[in-house]
Amino acid sequence: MRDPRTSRPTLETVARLAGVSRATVSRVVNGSTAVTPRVQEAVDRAVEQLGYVPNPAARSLVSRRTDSIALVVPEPATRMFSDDAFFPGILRGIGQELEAADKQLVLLLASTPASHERITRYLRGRTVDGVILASLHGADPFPTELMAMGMPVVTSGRPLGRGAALAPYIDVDHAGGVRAAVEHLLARGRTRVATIAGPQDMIAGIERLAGYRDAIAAAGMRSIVEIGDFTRESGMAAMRRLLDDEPGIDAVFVASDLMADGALRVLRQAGRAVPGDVAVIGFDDAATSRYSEPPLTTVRQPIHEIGRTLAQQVLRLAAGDEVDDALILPTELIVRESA
Amino acid sequence: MRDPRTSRPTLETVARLAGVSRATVSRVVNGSTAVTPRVQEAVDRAVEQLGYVPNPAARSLVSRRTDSIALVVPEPATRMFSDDAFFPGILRGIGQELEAADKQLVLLLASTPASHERITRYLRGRTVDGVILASLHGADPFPTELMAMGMPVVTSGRPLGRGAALAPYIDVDHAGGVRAAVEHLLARGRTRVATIAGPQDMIAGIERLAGYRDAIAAAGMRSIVEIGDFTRESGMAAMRRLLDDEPGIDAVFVASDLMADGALRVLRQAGRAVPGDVAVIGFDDAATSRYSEPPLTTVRQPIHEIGRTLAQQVLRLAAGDEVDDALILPTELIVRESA
DNA sequence: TTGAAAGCGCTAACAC
DNA sequence: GTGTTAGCGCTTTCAA
Repeated sequence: MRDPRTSRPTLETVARLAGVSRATVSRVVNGSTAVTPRVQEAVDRAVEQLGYVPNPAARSLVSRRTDSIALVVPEPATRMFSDDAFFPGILRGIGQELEAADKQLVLLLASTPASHERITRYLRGRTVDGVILASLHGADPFPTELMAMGMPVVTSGRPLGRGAALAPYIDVDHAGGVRAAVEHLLARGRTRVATIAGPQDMIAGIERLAGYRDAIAAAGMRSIVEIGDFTRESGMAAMRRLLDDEPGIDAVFVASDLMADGALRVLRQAGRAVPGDVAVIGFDDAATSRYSEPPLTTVRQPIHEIGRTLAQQVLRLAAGDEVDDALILPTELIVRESA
Repeated sequence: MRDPRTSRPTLETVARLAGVSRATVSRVVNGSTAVTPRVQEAVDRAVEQLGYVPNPAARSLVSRRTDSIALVVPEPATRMFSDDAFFPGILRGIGQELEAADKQLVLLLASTPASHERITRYLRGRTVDGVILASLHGADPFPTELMAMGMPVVTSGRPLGRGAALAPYIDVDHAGGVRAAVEHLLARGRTRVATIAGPQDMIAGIERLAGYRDAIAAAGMRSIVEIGDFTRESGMAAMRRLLDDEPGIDAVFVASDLMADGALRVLRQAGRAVPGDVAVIGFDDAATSRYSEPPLTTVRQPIHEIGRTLAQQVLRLAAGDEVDDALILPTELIVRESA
């Protein structure tokens, strides 16, 4: 008496019902071409009738594939979790591609140093075919560690390791977007353009600041820089410092919309009209940017594309193919009322 | 010549090095007590030396455990993805508990009807020990299907199925929170209290509206209801209708902060002072609520707790224990300037 | 307390 | 084109 809850049909069961061997059933189930249509049909019928679903553990044990990909997210991921749309967007992009490839997504949240170790351990078990690393901070050892153990890895954003073997990465053209923003400001006649930059241990923070410096230098102007950490609060604090130290500024490029929203509030409190007195441009095209006061001119990055591309690349790597060391997706200036 | 990338040490390898049998190594690795300290040490040393990590597929094949839990999220999950903090918050709560239990999280995004089927199929493969269902819409057949196949299931929010076997669920005290909000309004002398409700095919939408109706009825007042879908835009549209149809209102309870933010904008545009002319209370305590104009009085739900509790319950279920049919977590009124 | 041995359900040579 | 067979690495009786 088999309890359907605990004892599911196996290849053997299907084989008997279809009157063929296990191997043949396996071939049909795995879509091998070398099977007579008649037999194929018989097997399909038996599979259908029994509600057969392959046991992934057994399959994985012998095939050494797991058909799943891990996404590792450092939990205090300011960027991931502060921008309201970033994380869900990336996730949906990844999900879409993995679904198309019939792979599963294993989410690994790394909160503490202890979880870092736990994750490494888990990945050593080879329970996934590849790893996507998101939102790295500083010179995170993760990519190098994983590559050392032969694990296919792709990172979101250029890894900051120096010297170590770098994992292939996907990123957006931060600097290009910022240049477009600053040039827009300059073209409209702004002459004292400051920036509120992001944290300098994250590639997004670094590159956006670099883009600003480039554009300012190219215009023969002076850089005016305050650093925030991508949160609204830090944007407010930075804007206050800017107003104190450089009251003459007439424009500011802010490295994230959340910080820009904070900056907007401070400017309002300080009685500076935006964009009349001070023009403001943000980065991210976060939902909040459309509803700030005034609506924020910002730089949009193709979030969904980033997710899709990340997934495509790991899958390629996991399949043993070569991939580009770097893939840079374009950004786009979205002009609204604030500049 | 073994390539360390492809051929990892097995129980056998460890056993030979430690001079014991595979069974003994297995016992040590799985923390069995019935092993001599001397032997235990020898095995631990061998494990350490070889960097042995058990092969989960092999383990799962025989033990029939997978040590992983699935989180199923319907992708057009308005609530999950519109409130900036909800999804990440739940995720962190779940992640924390699973980490403590050394389980993995498999994320299943259900975008289309096709993915619904794919997910069912996947879960039939018993690749996870339990399932958490998030943000169901309408009478979603998922919980019943999963329970029918003997899968441990817990849902976030009371399932809306009628008659069918209901999965145990975790939810917050929506109605209680709303009652507190409406009573706060009434206590401050408001006499025409309207509501902008959420979608009526989601439990959060339904219960929050029910709480409003209760409180209004208890006060012997008339319900004034507009329906939104939890997005800012729908909140704006609903507020406009309210202003048109019931210009005399002096307060409105809005079923989500995002909608409330929209309502605030419309009120501002209409020249109605908040809270002077119209008091506004939201729900969710979303990040945006602290920064709206004016800051929003709202109902806070313990998001992180929800996540943790969801995880705790599936784990319990997966371990074969009984769990409560329903767990309702408290909500709390957060008073800010808008009411 | 420890070891030997029997599988878990599947894939992949290899033979026919 | 199809079947036979040998494991994949592990847990778990059952004996000793």
